[in-house]
Amino acid sequence: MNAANPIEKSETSSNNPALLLDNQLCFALYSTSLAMTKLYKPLLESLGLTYPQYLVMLVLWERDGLMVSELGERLFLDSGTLTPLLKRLESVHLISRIRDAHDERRVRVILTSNGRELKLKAIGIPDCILAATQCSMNELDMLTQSVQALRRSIV
Amino acid sequence: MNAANPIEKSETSSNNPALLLDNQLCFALYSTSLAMTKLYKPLLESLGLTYPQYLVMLVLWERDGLMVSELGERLFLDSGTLTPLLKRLESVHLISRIRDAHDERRVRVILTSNGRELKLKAIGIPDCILAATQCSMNELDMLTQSVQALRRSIV
DNA sequence: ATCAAATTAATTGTACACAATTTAATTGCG
DNA sequence: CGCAATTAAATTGTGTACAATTAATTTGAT
Repeated sequence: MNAANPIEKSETSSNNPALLLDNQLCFALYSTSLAMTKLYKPLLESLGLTYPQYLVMLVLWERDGLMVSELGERLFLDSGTLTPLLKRLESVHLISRIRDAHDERRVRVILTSNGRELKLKAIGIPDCILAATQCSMNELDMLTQSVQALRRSIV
Repeated sequence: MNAANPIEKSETSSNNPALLLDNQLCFALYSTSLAMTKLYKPLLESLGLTYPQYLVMLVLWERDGLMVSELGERLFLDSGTLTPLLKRLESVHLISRIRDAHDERRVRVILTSNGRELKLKAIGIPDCILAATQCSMNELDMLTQSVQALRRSIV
């Protein structure tokens, strides 16, 4: 290749480093997120929850009685994802969906007593996940902060 | 609450910090991965690709002619995900799927000339994404390394 | 008071993810 | 050689994601 003409070898035939899979932050996030979800799977199976359902329960355990839209803002999900998911949680009696009397457009999501009690079974999960990662709590907390900062810079 | 009896306030009624949504690394990864994918969406639409399809193309642009199983190892995806995705890429003439003559169980995935040429249109994407994040390339590279290290520790 | 604009969920249609199963082909052991 | 075990991809069924649309309700400007 001629150093005087760096364009001679086109970007197509070269392996542009920016297009290499292992240099892609998005793929790192994507594949690691899926891998983490698989770590949760056996733990959540004993609660009868999928991972997105678990996220909804986490939000409701923090603050019960949110509207679907508030749940969506918290989880960055829309009604197209949440409506069927919430119907499944309702069908297994973990939540109730109640149309608001003052504004019939809105639906309030309430934990049933089953739903509240399920939190007891979830308490051990974070420690199991921490152990499975073989990382220190501090390492994981730092990474959580960095990833959240990235999210804030793009949403 | 009685300091002599720290069990009095149960973990259920308290907000166990480990169960708070914003302390969950997995949720940070999950929500940030989805947010990043939405960043790519308008860019990829002009190439006629979804994000997972783009990942397959990145792998093939690095090394053409991989088997479905090799693509799956690279992307951490199985044939249940890849087979229909590859059929869609084949239907728009970006790849060919060719059953291996020496081992009829295997299917080799080959870029068409269209598929090879599409790389030209993808070259600008990484810079667009970098600009959208408002982060330095170095910051993002460090984060990529950390997230990959986490993935390696759990898969 | 009225009605257009806005808001909230639900619905529709497409495309993943992935566990579990099936089908087809290949390997390797006795 | 013969056939059980293994391997590779495809298939099936469930559950997300999400854009786009729809339906129902509420708001707000006149």
